[in-house]
Amino acid sequence: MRIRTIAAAARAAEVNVETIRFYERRGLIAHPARPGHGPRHYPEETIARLRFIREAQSLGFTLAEIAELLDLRADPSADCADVRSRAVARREDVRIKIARLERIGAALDALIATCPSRGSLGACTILDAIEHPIAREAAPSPADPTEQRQPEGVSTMKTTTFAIDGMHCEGCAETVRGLLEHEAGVKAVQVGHAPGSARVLFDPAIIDENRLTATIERPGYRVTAVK
Amino acid sequence: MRIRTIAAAARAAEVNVETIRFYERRGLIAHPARPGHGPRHYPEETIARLRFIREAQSLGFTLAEIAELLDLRADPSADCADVRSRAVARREDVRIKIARLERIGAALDALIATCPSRGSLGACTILDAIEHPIAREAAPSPADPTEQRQPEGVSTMKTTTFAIDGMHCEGCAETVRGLLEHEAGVKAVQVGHAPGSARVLFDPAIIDENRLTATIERPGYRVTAVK
DNA sequence: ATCCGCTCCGTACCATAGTACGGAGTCAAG
DNA sequence: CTTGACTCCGTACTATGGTACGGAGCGGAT
Repeated sequence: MRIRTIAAAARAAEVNVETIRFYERRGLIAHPARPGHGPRHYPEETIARLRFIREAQSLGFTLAEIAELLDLRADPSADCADVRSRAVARREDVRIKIARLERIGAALDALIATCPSRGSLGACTILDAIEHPIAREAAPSPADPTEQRQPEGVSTMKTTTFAIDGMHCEGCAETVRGLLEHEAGVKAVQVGHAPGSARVLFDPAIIDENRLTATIERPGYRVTAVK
Repeated sequence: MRIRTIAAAARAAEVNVETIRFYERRGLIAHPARPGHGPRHYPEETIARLRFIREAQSLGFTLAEIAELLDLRADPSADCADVRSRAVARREDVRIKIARLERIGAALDALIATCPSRGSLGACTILDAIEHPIAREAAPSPADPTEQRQPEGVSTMKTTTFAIDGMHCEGCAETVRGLLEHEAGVKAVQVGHAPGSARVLFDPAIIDENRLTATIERPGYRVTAVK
């Protein structure tokens, strides 16, 4: 149990010296008393605390949450359920973040899939789609979703949402997305499992809902609603 | 095409007045010339630009990336591939973020699963696990992953990874996780689909790999490797 | 005796995406 | 002719998690 100066403590806990000072200011770790005019030394307990902070951070806890956990740890009247509820809240937060990213990823996939990958920007489907958003899942439209706003220039296109049964995982959704994207006349596809649904932007002059339904049902899924 | 003051423009684009000023400072939108001493007015094009920014933001693009997209849009020599590559990069970024969050979620699940949910903190498995991390997936261990570092106090525990076939969706993974968690002697479980795998921390004095394999295969999955 | 490396401390700065505030001006209605 | 609503502009502040800088002091080696 050798005496550690701040630099040695930082090496031991694999953090930056400035980070230790920062945590001291934030009250996450104690600021050890200074022996006379010499350098402060950091006990093993502080190193453990630093490691705890690092570990909790890797689980996505914020410093504020970590401060709470550290307080709980030192509180003899604290209950294990207090800790658990924080972990559960964190888990829920992670779930929400993943869901949001998955929606973003699906939207990007749809954009990328429709891109011709070459040529001038006049016909860039990606910029086009950002300029004229088709469906805003975030902002609930006051109008009936059946009657999508049809921006000029894409007025011949049609958007339809299919409710799909039996499509429970991301892999299934990918399969359906791939099938739909390869149909002629399909311009953009968004597929989500949980609940199973596919939103398709297509040219009704080339393909129709019946053909799309057949495409979705080919691998064994069932379209339960078309809207 | 009525003339819009900043407040009207903000309402039209569904952003804050201060946000418009902020974007002007960042150079994302033009700062319209001021007619004499009267208020500036914002053309329809700026409203469209604001909507474009909002839309791109909802896809996760940062303001810096959006500035690039806006520049590309105005550049007659720009190619569609330039736009596409940015969308693809964004997609990749989203994929990485999801993967990281999924790792965090799995780790939290494992912690929550082992928690007795009541009692004093002396035996809090969650705090315990944060204090004594079992396996650092972030920091690649130099040792063979078979031989996990065994922190003191958990030395009787064993960690085994099962490769599982047929488990392709999150729902399946949940099923397996639930089954494993309810086996006596199992302390922590991490399950992932794509590729199907389960990492189980268990007490070899209570349960063994054969029992665990049987548990996983009960609903119809196949364990293809045990390590 | 002086330089190096380390420490201590306060303060400022980074990115990100805004939000808030305060003072001054303008315009229309009451 | 005052009040209220709006505008303009600069500056400061929010949260998050640090990083960097500069001056001062201290101990050991050269």
